[in-house]
Formats: sequence, C-alpha cells, structure tokens
Amino acid sequence: MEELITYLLQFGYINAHQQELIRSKANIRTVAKGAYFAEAGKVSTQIGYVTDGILRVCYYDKLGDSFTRYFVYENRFVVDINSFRDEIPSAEYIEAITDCRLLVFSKEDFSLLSARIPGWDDIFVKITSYVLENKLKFTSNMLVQDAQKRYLNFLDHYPGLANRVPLNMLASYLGITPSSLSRIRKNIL
Amino acid sequence: MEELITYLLQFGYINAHQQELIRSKANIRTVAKGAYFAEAGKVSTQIGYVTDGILRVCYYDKLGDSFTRYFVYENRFVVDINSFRDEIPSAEYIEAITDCRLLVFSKEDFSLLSARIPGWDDIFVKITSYVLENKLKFTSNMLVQDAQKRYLNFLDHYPGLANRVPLNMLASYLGITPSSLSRIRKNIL
DNA sequence: AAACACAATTGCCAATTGGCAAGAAATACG
DNA sequence: CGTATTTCTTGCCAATTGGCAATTGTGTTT
Repeated sequence: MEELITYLLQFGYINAHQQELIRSKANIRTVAKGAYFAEAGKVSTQIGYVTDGILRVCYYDKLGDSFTRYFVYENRFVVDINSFRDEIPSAEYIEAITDCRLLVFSKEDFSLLSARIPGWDDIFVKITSYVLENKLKFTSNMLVQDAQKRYLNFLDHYPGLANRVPLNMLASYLGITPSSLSRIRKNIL
Repeated sequence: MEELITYLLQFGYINAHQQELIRSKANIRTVAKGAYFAEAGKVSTQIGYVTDGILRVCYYDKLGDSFTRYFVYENRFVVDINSFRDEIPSAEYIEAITDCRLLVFSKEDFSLLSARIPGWDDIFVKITSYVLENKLKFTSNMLVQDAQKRYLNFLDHYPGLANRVPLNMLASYLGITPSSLSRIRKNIL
C-alpha cells in the first residue's frame, strides 16, 4: 500500500489527507494463476496496482494461439485504459501468469478520487503517456534487433523477470519461437 | 482548419464559441523536407496538427544510422507529448520527410485553451492514450510477423502511405533491410 | 510413488532474411 | 541541360530463424 503512494508521488503531489482517502478506497483482489483480471469484449470496471505477481496483456489469433503484448509486474498499474475510462469493451485479455495480489479501485471510487484530489487526473495522464511511450519505444527497438539482442535487451530492461515468466510467453512477446529462445539461452551461458 | 475541428470533435464536445477560440490561436508553420519539427534534447514548445505532408519520429544509433519510430501524416497531431506537457527535453527527432504544413499551438496558447475550454484536456488525454495504444498494438503485431506480412499489414493499415515515404525509412520502420523490402515489393506484383 | 499433462530442449533441415557490392534509376543541383 | 548525388534494385552467398518431431524435464494429481 505504501508502495502505491510512493509510486503516485513520482508523478505528482498528494497531501497526507488525500493519501488517506486513497488508502480507504483501495481494495485487495487476488487473481489465481491462469485466471483473467480483464477479458476482451468486457468493460474493465477496475484499475489494478500489482502488489504481488505477474500478469500479461495478451491476445489470441484465429488458431487460438496466444501472444503476449507485454508483462505487468509488482508496483505497476494494470488496466485497459480506454476500456476503463470510456466504459467500452476491452480490446484484449489480462491474464495472471502467477498467483497475483492487486490493489484495485472501482470506476466509481476512481472518479471520486478524481473529484476530491486536484492533480489526481494529471498523475494518471502522466503515467499513461509515460508508460505507453516507453513500451512503444521498447517494442519498436526490438523490431530492428535480431533475436539474441532482443533477449539480452529484455534481460537488461527487466532484470529478474525472464526467470519468472514461462518461456513460451516470453518468446511470443519477443517475437521469436520458443525453440529459438531456448537455443539463445543455451548460447549465452 | 475545419479538419482540425472535425478531428477534435471525434474525441469530445466543443461549442461554436470555443471552436472560434481554437481557430484564433492556431498558427501556420511550414517545415521543409529534411528539416526537423522537433529535436532530441530540446524542449518541444509547440504541438502540431499536420495539414499537408508527412513527418517521421526517428532516432539515430551510435553509427549515425537513423531509424523510423513512426510516421505522422495529414490530420494527425505530432508532438513529443512528454516534452510538451512537462517542458522536458524531447527524446527523439521529428523530421519532415516531405515539405510540411502544420497548424501549431504554442504551450501558452494550449494552456489558455485548456483553461477556457472544459473538456479540452479530456480530448487530448483520449487522443494520447488512443493513439499510443494503437501504435503499440501495431508495432507489437509486426514483431510476430515475417517481413512480407509486415509490409502487407502496413499497406492495409496506412493506404497510400507506402508510396509517399522513402523505402529506406519505411524499411527501418518495419524492421527489415531496404534490400529485403525492395524484393518483397517485387514479389507482390 | 506412479502416471499424466504440459513445458522446455534439441536435432535436423528448409525457408527467410541479411550483408555486401555492382548497376540502374530517380532526384537534386549548379 | 548535364552532372553529381542519393536512392533503389538485384545477384550472390552466408547467417539466422522457423518448422517439425522426438526427447527430456518439471510439476501436478491421484
């Protein structure tokens, strides 16, 4: 919980009273490994802040194969922002790939915090554009790298994460086959 | 100019009086082919709406080779949003790849419109997350496709654009070599 | 502890893509 | 209008990556 406040303070000012209000509106939600925090086609009614575990934003092709869009881990927000803000159907799935514990805010409480805390909206605008911009940059960088560089870059940028996610999900994030990723790992040793 | 208003109206409501205010604050800026609309390391003091031409957001590696992050064309905003909002240095370059004509708003005028037009900020929040989310999706999709599918997907998603941008800039956007892109084009015929 | 399901590794070969360089085409410039 | 410069195309070959299938490994369940 304190980590959430610390995280928010990176993006804007919130006084002690406002912090207490935030704490009072946060609820704990657990999502079991393999279950979805949000599903494509359904409106996302909660925004989550991950306190334990890892999730992935993913989608499925016509053959039913899944592809990882990106991972979300401890001390980061997870949500389909367009679905949550405009109450439209989510574009994709958010799947827990380990047992997860999140602090969640309902749409109503989030709006209440927005009304009561000047700067609340600003904070989330900053988080959104900052995070999306970074993800876009990282993904776009991968596009012009070979498979091994993508993996090394991932290790660098997300230390410890590679060993916490299944190889096939990491492979689909990196845009390479599981076999290739396995070979790359062997090569690096 | 009317196209700008139409574009904004897709994301939120603005009344006639407010529209007039927007018109009165828009200035025309031209950027010659090859020149920069914004430069890495400098604070972006303007947000632009492209009325004519194509620009690309790009970066350079240590060898001085350039890579295209994405293209921006008619009836879209172009800006380093984090630089413009927080008045911090831009992360990358924005280069005109044809002669360009833009409607620009200075930071001061943009803030004034923000103060005078309820919903102005909302509109830009929506545009930002909607556009970035789409770009991320498109780039992440490319990652798991082979070179030819990337190109066909590009043709599909950005009709007409492929013939308006230099092959080498398109190649660096798609994450393939200019030679490969040239061969792919031949194959498709 | 055995059986099962699922994930990861590995070998083999084919397909794709890159690297380099030469030539052709298009564009810019005096 | 001709020359220079840059961009694009193409051939050749090497390197990378994928596809498939068999095997091994890991974790779960009964």
